[in-house]
Amino acid sequence: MRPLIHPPVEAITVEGILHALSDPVRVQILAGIIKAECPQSCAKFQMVKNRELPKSTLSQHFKVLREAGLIRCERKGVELHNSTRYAEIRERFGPLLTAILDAYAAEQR
Amino acid sequence: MRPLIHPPVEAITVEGILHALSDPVRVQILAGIIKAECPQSCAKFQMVKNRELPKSTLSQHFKVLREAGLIRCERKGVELHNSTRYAEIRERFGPLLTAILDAYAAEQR
DNA sequence: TCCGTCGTTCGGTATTTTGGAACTATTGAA
DNA sequence: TTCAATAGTTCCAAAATACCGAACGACGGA
Repeated sequence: MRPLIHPPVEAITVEGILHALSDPVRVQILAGIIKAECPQSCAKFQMVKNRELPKSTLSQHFKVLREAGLIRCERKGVELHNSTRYAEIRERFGPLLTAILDAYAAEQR
Repeated sequence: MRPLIHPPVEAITVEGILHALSDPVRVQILAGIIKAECPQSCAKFQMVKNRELPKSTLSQHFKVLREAGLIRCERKGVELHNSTRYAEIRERFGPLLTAILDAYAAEQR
């Protein structure tokens, strides 16, 4: 199993972020990770929008989020611990991520 | 030729906006339309990033922007006049669009 | 009416996404 | 030390999406 790829902050792109967050499943995953106060396993998000996601699809979604620089993943025993890179992204891109998440949240209602 | 589709503001989605703007060509087109003080024809954007875009591709990009609710297109004689829906979107989604465009602009440097 | 221009649509190819099945890494228990 | 269970990844084929050349449609001007 090849090691997980995390881009350095300087390599994170707006294009990558927008692409990653143009999928509602990934938005929901990211929002869940941000809301939680401790790192979350992937399996926590198998059920999204009343639908069971196949494991391979879920794994792909995490890969996209990871390679866009939105989350950080560390092996902890048998599972992965996913945490947000919110702070780094805010430092580099200002209010971008906040605006996106707020807009999605506002849309829900 | 079927009529051009413009979603009503209420039908505009964050997902659609992010998808449309996750392509740098479309971002450049939108930025150009916003910057100009009068409506722009599609042909104005045939040259993007030192590259000649095929007409059919350009047309697709405009369609995506239009159906995401980001621009409005009106026939004016033989050409289309494209203008931004910035104001409507800000009304509905707050700083989202501004944050995206700013982030792209900041990334350029 | 004919021509030139601007843009759309069609259809084939290329790229991306999806998801089932097989696989890997790690833990805990026998 | 082996075995089974769990969490994720990888492989690969099928479905969906993007790309772009060529044909087409709509309009204005000569």
